[in-house]
Amino acid sequence: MPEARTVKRRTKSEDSAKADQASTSSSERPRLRDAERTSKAILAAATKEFAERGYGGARVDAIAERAKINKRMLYHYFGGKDALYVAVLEGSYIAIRSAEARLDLSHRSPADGMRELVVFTWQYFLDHPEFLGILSTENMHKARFLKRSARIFELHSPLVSEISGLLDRGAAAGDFRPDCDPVKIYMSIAALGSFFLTNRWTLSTIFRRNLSDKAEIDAWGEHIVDVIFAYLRP
Amino acid sequence: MPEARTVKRRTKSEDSAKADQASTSSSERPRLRDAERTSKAILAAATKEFAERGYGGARVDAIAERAKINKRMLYHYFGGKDALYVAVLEGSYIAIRSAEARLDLSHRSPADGMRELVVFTWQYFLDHPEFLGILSTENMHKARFLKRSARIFELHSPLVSEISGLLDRGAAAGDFRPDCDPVKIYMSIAALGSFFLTNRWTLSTIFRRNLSDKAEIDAWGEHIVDVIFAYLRP
Amino acid sequence: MPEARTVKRRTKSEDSAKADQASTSSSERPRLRDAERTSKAILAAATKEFAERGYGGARVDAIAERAKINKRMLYHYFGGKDALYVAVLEGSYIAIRSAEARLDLSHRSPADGMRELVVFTWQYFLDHPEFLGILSTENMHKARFLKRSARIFELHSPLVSEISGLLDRGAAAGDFRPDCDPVKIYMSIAALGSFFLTNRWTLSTIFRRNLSDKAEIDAWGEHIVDVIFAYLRP
Amino acid sequence: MPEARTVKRRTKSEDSAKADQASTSSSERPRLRDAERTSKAILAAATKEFAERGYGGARVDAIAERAKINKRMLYHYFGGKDALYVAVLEGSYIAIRSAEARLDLSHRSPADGMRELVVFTWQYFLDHPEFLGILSTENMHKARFLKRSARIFELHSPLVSEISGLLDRGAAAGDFRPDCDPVKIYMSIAALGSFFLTNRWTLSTIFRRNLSDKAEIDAWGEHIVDVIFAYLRP
DNA sequence: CATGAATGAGGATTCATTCAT
DNA sequence: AATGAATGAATCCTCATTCAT
Repeated sequence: MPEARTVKRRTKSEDSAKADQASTSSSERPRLRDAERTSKAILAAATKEFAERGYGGARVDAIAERAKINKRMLYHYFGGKDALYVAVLEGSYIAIRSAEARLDLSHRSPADGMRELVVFTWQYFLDHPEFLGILSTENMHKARFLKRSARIFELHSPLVSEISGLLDRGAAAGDFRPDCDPVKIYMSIAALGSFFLTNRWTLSTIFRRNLSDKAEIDAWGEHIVDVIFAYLRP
Repeated sequence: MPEARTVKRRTKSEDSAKADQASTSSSERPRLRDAERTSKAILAAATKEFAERGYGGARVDAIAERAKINKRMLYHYFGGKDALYVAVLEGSYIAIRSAEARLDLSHRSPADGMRELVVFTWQYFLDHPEFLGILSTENMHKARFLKRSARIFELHSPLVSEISGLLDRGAAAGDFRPDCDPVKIYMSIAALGSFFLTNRWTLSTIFRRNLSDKAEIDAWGEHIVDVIFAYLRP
Repeated sequence: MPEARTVKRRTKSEDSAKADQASTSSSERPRLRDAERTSKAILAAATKEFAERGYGGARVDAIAERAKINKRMLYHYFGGKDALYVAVLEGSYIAIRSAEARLDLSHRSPADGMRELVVFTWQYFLDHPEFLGILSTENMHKARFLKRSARIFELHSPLVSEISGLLDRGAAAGDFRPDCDPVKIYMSIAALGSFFLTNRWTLSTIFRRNLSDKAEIDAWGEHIVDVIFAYLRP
Repeated sequence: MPEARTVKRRTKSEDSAKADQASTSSSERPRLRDAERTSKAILAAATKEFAERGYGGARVDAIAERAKINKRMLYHYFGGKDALYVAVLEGSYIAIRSAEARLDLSHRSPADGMRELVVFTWQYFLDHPEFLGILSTENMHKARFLKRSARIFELHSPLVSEISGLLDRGAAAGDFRPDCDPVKIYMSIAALGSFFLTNRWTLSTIFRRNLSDKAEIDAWGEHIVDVIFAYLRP
């Protein structure tokens, strides 16, 4: 009952990447007393664990073991399983939106920009299976944890604006049909990509067709482009 | 879907059971064919519980309570959590495929048949949220349990044939583009429907738009039809 | 299922084996499947543990061990440490008030009745050190748990009435001073008895005088009577 | 009461220390004699924490936070939780005995002196709830820690002598009954005061009467005087 | 003197499953 | 057929204390 908990979050400095580099290059020392490194290791391990097993299935012990840290540290840095999960969730969204932001779609032709967005999204999903796993878990909980995050909406408005710009320019140029809803477009792209990857296990079984094969994956990537462009066709 | 269960344990004459009960039920309990009733109640309860909480999150106690049966019965009829989950999984697939089979798409025009399939699928997903929940859970486990089920492929080949027929007739009539993969078409339909419903919780949060509103849901249903028909357009 | 747990706990087989031996060899049958017995054993064990160590210091494991039951049962019957503590608390009050109720003070002379009450209280405190321990703990928590108990006041009004009757009859007979507050009288009796017993450990140390000696204890019992009667003297 | 600590670590001239600090504190930290200040802060914080939560319930982290010091300092100055607790315990006794020593009862009439002692004790208990809390905790542990303290008896003999003197003078003057045991008298005073204050939480609940009200508290103070003087009456 | 990271040994609670009736 | 008691192995979390800087 005497909850004098002092959940402190790390102030991550800009040199983090640099520090990581340094640590990995320095011949695998145990590197004790490195708050940032520990904190990151926990977050990375937790992301994997939560993505693979879901919130309920994830084990705090397993996260600690994956991160090669003492379990106690996890509580020290994040306060508990819940808070760690929220950190993972936010981190996952920030990561994809940050990568997206680097696309700079506005200096391309609408068609090229759209293709880039679709391809990027598909590739990101492929490269970051944890992201889809986290989303799946979070939705099973009806976004219970995500709702706690205040800044999540701000994180996404640039994306909508960007797509909106593409659609407007495409419509003006006669490349795209007019009056498309940018959110619907994004959701369609995400739906086609996400569904294939997250559901390929049951789909492979029921259709007796190994959807994890490179050929199948590549074909589906093209299929998404086809579907989206067919829909956008004026 | 529980009614479609084929593997029944203990299929002794139901009448005799009824007779047995007749004496005891004279007081207050309206127990008719307890064995089957109990078994069905367990399956229905388990389907909800597994869908809502995932395999790991589901609680045997909770299932027993939902089913209003003694927990021991669950072990009696199904053997354990694993086996019960497999029964739920199979039952879920059998249910949707059975409903689909009742569509009789082959006697309609290709366009009408396709529209019917899309609308049916969307409506089925809407009406049976447990189905999507079960799939989500099963995929998180990489279809580990589904693979155990021998007859699951046979269950799905009629669906593929049916769509194949539609596509062929549509292509022949010049309504659809030629050489469409029926599995890809089905997966696209399912992707657009499933993604919206299972992911609407996070999507509503990040886009600050309540996707559980009837208007949004209806609009998305039409969107799926639009997308699929745009893609099929020759 | 996903539980490919690697973190294993040390399986201490020796203690359990020893415990098993003890229970079976001591001619008392293990007495399985006896809900009431188990429940009572837990309550008795918990009363001792909470009294000796306080709420925070009490160990659920220790209670289970004292009661010779599986720890899980404790949760089955009482729900948790909190609820078990509340049960102990209520049980303690019910026990003393029930014993008091058997005194039947109203058919004695006021002086005899009062003496009987004082002696009984002192003796009860002596015989039931757990009661004082529980009270001490509960007061350290500012009666946080007791406040939850609805029926605790009703339990005590008979006591107040009884003392009130004694005081009135004594005042009428000229034995006692008039206008005594029955609650103050009871509190004085309890104070003198309780303080000696609960604080005798520090008192023995600071005054270098073993207050746990029978002679000291007996003398204090008489002292309480003296003090109370001196106060009641008209 | 920490200010009453006689055993001071590092008692160097305070002025010089202040001067020393003046130069260093020029930046931001107002550190005056950090060693002593820190040590006192820890002791004060620990006293509160132990009194409120008991030994087992007290948290080293909480003490560090209350004292606004680094947890490590606590180990530096006191060695550990046990030793800190003992320091708190001794400090508490020293504080009350020191205050008592300032009463100078021997130059008053026996009745006045006794009244003064009773009133002082009651007021001290009221003003220093931590003292009672510490005693309560220590007694729950059967004075395990207090026994370690060598000088605790010497601390109390003056008190006994003082009361003894009062009783003798009172008996000689015919104000008090003869042959009173000074320890019993002191224990009676303490019992009535301590019991009311420490047990008022449960008492308020069972008698449905708010004993923390000023009126009730004042009344009880008078009641103690009444009881003690009634008992002393020859 | 001071700091905050790190840790191992518990501590309460929960869970799927089996046993006795 | 049905029930509820019983259980051991986890599972999340906490704590006093030590270590490296």
